[in-house]
Amino acid sequence: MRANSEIDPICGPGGTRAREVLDLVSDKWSLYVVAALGQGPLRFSQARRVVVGISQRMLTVTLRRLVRDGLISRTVTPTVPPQVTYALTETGHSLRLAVQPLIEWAFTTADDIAVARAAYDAQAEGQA
Amino acid sequence: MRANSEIDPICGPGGTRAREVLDLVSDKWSLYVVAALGQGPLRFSQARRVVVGISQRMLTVTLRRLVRDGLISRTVTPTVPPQVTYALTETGHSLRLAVQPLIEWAFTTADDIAVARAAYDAQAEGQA
DNA sequence: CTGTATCCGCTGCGATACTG
DNA sequence: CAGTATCGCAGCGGATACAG
Repeated sequence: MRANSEIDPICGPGGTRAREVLDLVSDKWSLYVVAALGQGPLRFSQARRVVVGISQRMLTVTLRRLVRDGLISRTVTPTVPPQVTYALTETGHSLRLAVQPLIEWAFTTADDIAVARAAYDAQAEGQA
Repeated sequence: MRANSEIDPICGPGGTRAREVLDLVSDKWSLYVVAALGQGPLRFSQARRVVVGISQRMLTVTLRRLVRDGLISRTVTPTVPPQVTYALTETGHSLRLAVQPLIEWAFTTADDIAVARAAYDAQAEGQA
């Protein structure tokens, strides 16, 4: 049963923080960076190549945010030239695991969604 | 633009479409709407109450996009006043299942992340 | 190599008002 | 009740230039 006063479990009491965390996922690049690091530690320039399409700025911003949230670690090797390595923390790894089903879903469902979109657009076109 | 087919599983060959699908998830509200509908069909005004904080405009936009992608169905009952009911399709339900681990992760990890953030900010403050 | 800083266009989104 | 239309601002994010 669902009363009018019932609230979304995601947004419910105690769920505010969870919501903030989910907002982290809603960042377009966060998931990609985490997925990229899931294969092993990466240096800045490597990550830039692996996460295709990301700008330097967004990589910096995304990495810092993930470090701040304790999802990835940042290790500086004081050599010349300097070398910075990013790696998933344990928490970050748990995120990767939690996200894995979603990734797979995206792959297996991509076709269906493309079809649905085409059908919808075609119909919309017809009655426009 | 993206001629580079790299190691990244998300962006790899054939992954372009999956990426578009994942972008769907990166919409802040989509997940919440799907989660809300996961408990059963909702009418427009109900959804608006359940998904706390969403504006009418964003609810409309989000719903339509989800309908377009075949994740939810839109059923109009021609009564007065008119009545529109939204429900998860089978595909939409599969998304909900795929997202479930992520939701749970968000809940269980929210505290850790809050702590990590506080620590990071405190340290940043110190060396500012 | 690994960033930081600035400018700035584009769009996401809320607020508001109106329709069927 | 269930939307659509329009305006306006804030912030994302790309391009570029500079620094350690």
